[in-house]
Amino acid sequence: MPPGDSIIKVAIIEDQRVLREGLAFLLDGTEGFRCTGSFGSVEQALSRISDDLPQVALVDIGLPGMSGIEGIRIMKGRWPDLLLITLTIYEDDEKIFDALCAGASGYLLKRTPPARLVESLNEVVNGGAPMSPEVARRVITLFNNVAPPGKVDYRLTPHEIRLLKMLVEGHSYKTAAAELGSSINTIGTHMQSIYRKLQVHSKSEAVVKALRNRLV
Amino acid sequence: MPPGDSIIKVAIIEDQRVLREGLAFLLDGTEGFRCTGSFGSVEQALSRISDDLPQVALVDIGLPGMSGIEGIRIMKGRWPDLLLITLTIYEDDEKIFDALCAGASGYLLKRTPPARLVESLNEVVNGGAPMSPEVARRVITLFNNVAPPGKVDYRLTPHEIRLLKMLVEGHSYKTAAAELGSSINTIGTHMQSIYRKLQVHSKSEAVVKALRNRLV
DNA sequence: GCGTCACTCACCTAAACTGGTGATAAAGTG
DNA sequence: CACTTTATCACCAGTTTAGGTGAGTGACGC
Repeated sequence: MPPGDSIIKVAIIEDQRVLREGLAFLLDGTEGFRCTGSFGSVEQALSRISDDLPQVALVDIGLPGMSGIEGIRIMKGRWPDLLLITLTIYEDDEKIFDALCAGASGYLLKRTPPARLVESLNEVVNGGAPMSPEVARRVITLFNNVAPPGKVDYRLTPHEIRLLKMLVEGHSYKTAAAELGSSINTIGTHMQSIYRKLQVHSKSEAVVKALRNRLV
Repeated sequence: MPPGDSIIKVAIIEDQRVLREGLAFLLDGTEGFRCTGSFGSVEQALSRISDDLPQVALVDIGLPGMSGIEGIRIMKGRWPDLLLITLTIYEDDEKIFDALCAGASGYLLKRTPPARLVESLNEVVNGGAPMSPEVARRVITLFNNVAPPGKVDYRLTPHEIRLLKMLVEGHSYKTAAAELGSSINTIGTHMQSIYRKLQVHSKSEAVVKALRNRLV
């Protein structure tokens, strides 16, 4: 199954003994794979994984001591070629986002069947990025939210956009007026115009809409 | 193969006649699938796809006339439940990013083998997000790059986070107080606490910091 | 029993919001 | 051409909302 080169070496970082040993057993019993180490914590892994450095490490997130995400960040820094795959029960956006940002090359849920797990290990060493379907959908949804469909044109004047930017940067009416060289009352009028165009009714709402719609 | 419900209806938007007809032939010849239409351009698809609206559309990017990415944006806006999968030769970051932002639920390369293509269609209607391995890796790499997650812990209490969320949603002190069942004055004090922890001095600044640091 | 923390409230000041008015210049109309 | 319309920027006064300070209670840990 491994294309050309011999054997895929894999390490496991997982605190539940049963699962950890089960995974090691699975890998050692599968043609083309070998488990080079199984560790109950990131700390253990950091001190002993380099005894026989694998190509891939399966990393749980909810670990005692240092979290798997922190572990991924450290290991990716120390061994840049080591491929890290999270194997976890968490499927919320935040964990997924943090793990991928920390340097994970894949994100699998623990309910992944063994056959698919083995397939995923093959995939990752061949330049892929295995993700459980639910995770993949969430990753893509993150993108969908980044750019709301067909950005709307609120027809703000340049002056209004400049003022809006200043509000986002934390200015009050007073400081904005000083910087723009006009009176507080004038700022108020411009704000009214901005509120009307953005269909909001407060400075905070305007700021939220400006950030979410990339107006600034 | 389709779990529970009967048949997966698929449309094809692809300008090369051979590939378009080949795909239609493949789908109609596969148990559980039916091709509801095959179109040579986005313009054609827009005018006729709703004659028999499918669950999924396979969309090429490099089309004559309107690009597939623009088509995805329009179709996603017009039929939000329609699942759109790009089927293209392009595997550069920009195309991938734009397609996903436009509303694609999957991104496949044209060299995807037919069996995998059929599998992907199943995956997408079951809430997944099929991507060719190379594409998945690039998507994940995008995350790795936008990575400096300064991830500070501001130690906000759950109550404070809830209040902060309400501000982002546009609440005033008054409406927030009503919804949280406390007085305006109490809200004011909580805000002071939030300001101290976030090191800001106004509602708008707090909202900006909350959005930028993904606190909400 | 002492300190810390989360939550509560009242009071007063500062800032933001609303409605009304007007000047100017560019674009469209008889 | 003169006339209206529209868009932009400007100002004030009055009301509403937000911000700053001080103070109190109950829960938890040491």
